[in-house]
Amino acid sequence: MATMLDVAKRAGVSKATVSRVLTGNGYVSQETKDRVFQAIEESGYRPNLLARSLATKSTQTIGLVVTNTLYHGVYFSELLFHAARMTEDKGRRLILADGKHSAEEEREAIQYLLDLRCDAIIIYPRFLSVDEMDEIIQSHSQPIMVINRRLRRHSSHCVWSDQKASSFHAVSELIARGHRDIAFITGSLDSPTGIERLAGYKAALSENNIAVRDALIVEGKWTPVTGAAGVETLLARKAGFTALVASNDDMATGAIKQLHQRGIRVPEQVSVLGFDDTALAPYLIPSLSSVKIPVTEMIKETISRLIFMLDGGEFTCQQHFPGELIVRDSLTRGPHA
Amino acid sequence: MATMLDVAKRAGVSKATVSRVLTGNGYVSQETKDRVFQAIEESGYRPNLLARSLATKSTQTIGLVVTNTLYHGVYFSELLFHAARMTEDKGRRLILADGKHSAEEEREAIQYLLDLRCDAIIIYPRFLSVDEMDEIIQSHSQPIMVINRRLRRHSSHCVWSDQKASSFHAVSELIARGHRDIAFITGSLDSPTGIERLAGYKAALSENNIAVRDALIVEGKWTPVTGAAGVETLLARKAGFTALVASNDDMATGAIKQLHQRGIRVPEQVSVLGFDDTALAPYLIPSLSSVKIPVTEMIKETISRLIFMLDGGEFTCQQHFPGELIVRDSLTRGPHA
DNA sequence: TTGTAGGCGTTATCAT
DNA sequence: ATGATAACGCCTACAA
Repeated sequence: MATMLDVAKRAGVSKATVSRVLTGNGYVSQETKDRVFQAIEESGYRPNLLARSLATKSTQTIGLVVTNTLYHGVYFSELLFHAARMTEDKGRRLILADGKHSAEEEREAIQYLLDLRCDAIIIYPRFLSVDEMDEIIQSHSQPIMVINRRLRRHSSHCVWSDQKASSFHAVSELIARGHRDIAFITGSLDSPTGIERLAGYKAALSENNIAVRDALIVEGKWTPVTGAAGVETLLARKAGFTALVASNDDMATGAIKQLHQRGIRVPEQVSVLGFDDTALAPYLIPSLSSVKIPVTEMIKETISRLIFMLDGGEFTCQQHFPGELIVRDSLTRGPHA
Repeated sequence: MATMLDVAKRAGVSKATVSRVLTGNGYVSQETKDRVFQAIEESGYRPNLLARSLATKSTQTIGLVVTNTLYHGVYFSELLFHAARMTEDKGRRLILADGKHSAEEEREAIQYLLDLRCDAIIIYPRFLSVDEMDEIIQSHSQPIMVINRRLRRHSSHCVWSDQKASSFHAVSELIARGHRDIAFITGSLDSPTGIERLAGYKAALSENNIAVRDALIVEGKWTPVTGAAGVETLLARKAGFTALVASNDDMATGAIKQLHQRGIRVPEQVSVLGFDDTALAPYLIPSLSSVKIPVTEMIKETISRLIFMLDGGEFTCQQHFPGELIVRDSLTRGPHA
């Protein structure tokens, strides 16, 4: 590939001059400018970003590591688009590395982006503990932000949605509509999100003096199949319920299908509520009600903070975003209404 | 950050020696090796990949640019996971850049990865023309592969799934089951995939001496809403149909919902077929039949070829993968069976 | 087995 | 307005 030296020779100037016209630093006559541009054109020269970054000690790059488990959801497209767009609006580039399916792989991805000397890092984790991430932030000079987790120590370096509060709010709504026997199909309980949504459910029941019954809780794995299986388990336990909350829309979808299969009508006999508001789910019959997480706002806040820090700013306040309860046909009044 | 020189000083050796123990090239006594490792440990040294790549003229990196429009689909998770995994198995790293929502942005993303000196590039395009990509491959020394397009000139530098053939096959199956009046909701017709699926539909009708009726074709935009709207349009035209093909599962989902809304039963009155086999769609009632594109095989073949080329190999043969027709409850026999 | 020195392609600080 | 030249952090002959 043509280098800056090639261009310089062809234009009959020194490397320094070429560098000047490229970076815009320093004076250079219009005439030589033209010659340089022509030489660039002719030689097909392209700057070597590695060399440039090495010299300037800055890559103008933000690294993003996202757990592979997120790509299934609706959120990823939005997240990545806005992240890339905002980063570029600020004159930088977004680089993405896959967090794959384990803590070790998430760790490696972060380390790689760090070794690549990204100016800043965003982590959308699945397996890494908050303590480890606090540790990572502590031990690196680059600005690092975490999405979807609430950090203990670096509370201004994370943006999260309060899953427990959202779940609490949604279940409270069911109770307000007269439901007392509310079943819950959890997500994987090794996932903080899964744990929090369950906690919100329990809290809402307690708050309303309704006993938490283990027979009404069944563990799923986020997939439609496990949602359907969850319904089977609940029915086998013969613990009657008039409402069913699934920890995400995929499981809610599987659950609805299985209810139909068993001749149980939604929402006439059972109201159903999911999480995440996936595009497809509302097209089920009946349209699924859901709690939507505001990813767009979250990622925008994240990038803003990062850019601010890169410019030398300091954040002290923390920020989180509430989930939005979207009520559709799948919710009706319960027997105690 | 600690540099190699810091480590060298601390260990009481030269930079060269540190480099030797890090790269594994050249002999180093066990004793100094230990000292170096200890110095690395103590200083928290991390190699600067920019400097290393600049010196070795190789980044050990494969760049992937994916159109943002793909993230909605089921395919992305699979694609990225296998791409990252295979790349790492071969001792390299995958870097992803967003192609966003236009040809210009796809172009920029590619150029960026090239400027970053990725050893090879994979393009999963949406807006770039095949001619332009042929051009790009032509004018760069790095191996470049294109997924999901059939290139004209560099036919061995692409891996595609024959959308037209898959569509042809699927529609033929409907005809074989006795359907004659088959409606089609297209995807965006500025998308090659959308165009080809429509072409396959028309070809299958012609092949079976069934007239192509414009009244049975309506254009959608890939979303559930447009699928539902498509059904409305078809019903308004009063062109009766016993089968409906939608160019993807999202539209099929919307279509089924709308059919139900209008009191038309699926599959008793209308058989429905989609494309892409999304995880959620089969959980609709009735379970949606679909044509599944074998992305995993496609990306694996792509990476294989790239690695092979990086090792100096040359490919001459082209390769494509057939879509797989998955028949579920939404398909029944038609009136002419 | 280890050290010296030159080079990778830039930027940036001096002079001129 | 332009040209040397020294970094940037690493690798790699070539010497010793």
